[in-house]
Amino acid sequence: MQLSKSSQYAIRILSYMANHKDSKVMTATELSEKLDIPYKFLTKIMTDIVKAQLVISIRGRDGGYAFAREPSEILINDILEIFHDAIEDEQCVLGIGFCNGITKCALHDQWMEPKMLMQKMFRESTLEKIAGQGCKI
Amino acid sequence: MQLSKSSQYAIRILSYMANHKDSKVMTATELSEKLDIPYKFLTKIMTDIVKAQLVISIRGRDGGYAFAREPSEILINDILEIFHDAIEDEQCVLGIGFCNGITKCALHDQWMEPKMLMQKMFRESTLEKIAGQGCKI
DNA sequence: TTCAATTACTACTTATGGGTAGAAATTAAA
DNA sequence: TTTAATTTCTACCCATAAGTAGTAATTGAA
Repeated sequence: MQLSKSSQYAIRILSYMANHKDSKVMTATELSEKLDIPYKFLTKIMTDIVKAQLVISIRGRDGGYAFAREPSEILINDILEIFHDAIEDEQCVLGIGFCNGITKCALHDQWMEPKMLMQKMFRESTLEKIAGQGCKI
Repeated sequence: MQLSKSSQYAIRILSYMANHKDSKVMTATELSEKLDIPYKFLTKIMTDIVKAQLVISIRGRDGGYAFAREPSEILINDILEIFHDAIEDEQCVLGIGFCNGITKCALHDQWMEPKMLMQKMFRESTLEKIAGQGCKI
C-alpha cells in the first residue's frame, strides 16, 4: 500500500521546482543531484511529465525543464494520474469487477471513508500549497 | 496506490471463510472455485497464511483450512502484514528516509490524516465485523 | 495395505516496475 | 560551422510480483 517510485520521485521533483520558482529552468543534472534521484530514471520520468503537459522541456544548451502552468494550477492528483497511481472512483479495493452500491466487496463500506479523504487530499493539494511549507526535499 | 493481489485474495478468502463458519474446514478447491482465484496461487497464499498462524491446515483426506483463532480476533491489518502491505508508522509516503516531525517530506502534513484513518480502519476491522455484511465475495 | 483426497514444497514462467546504456536530436554560443 | 550542453528515444538489464507445473508428504477410509 504505497505510491510507485515514479510518483514519489515526480512529486518530489515538481515540489522542488515549485520551491525554486526564481530559477526559470532547471536541468535534469541539477534535479538529479539535489534530490538524489538516478539521472537516467529522472529523465525518463520527466519525459512522461512533459507529455502530460505539466512542464515544458527546453532542449539543447541552456535547456532544462520549466512549468507549463502555474504550480497553483497543478494538483498532486494530476501527477498520480500520469503513473496510474490515482485512486479511481469505480476501482475496488479488493479488485473485484462488480463492486458498487448493490453488490459490494467485503471492505466496501469500511474503505469508503479513508478512500474519500485520500482522494480529497490528492485532488485539493496544489504544488504551490505543498511547496510553501519549508520542505527542502 | 492499491493492495497487492495477494492481500486482496487473502482478505476475500478469509472473509469468505468467516462467512461460512458452519463448515469447519474448507478446501482449496472449494475456495478457488467459489472465489474465482487460481488454484495454485491460492494454495501458495494459504501456505503463507498458515505460517502466520491465522489459519491451520489439515492435510490428507477430508483436510482443508480452518481458523486458528476466532474471526473476531483477526484484523485486516494482520493479513496485510503477511504480504508487507500494511502502512507502517515510520514509513514516508514519498519514500524519503528522514521524514519525521522535524525534517519532513512535502506531503507529510497532508498525508497524516488520511494515513491515520486508513491505519485505524485496517487495525480495527475484524474479519467477523466485515463478514457480517451480507457480502458473498 | 492400498487408494484417493488433500496440503506443502520446489522450481519454473511471465509480467511489470525500477533502473541503466548508448546514441540521436536539438540548440545556444563561441 | 563547430562544439558543448542539453533532452529524447530505443533498447536493454535486474528484481519482484503474479501465476503455473509437477511431485512429495500426509491422512482417513475402504
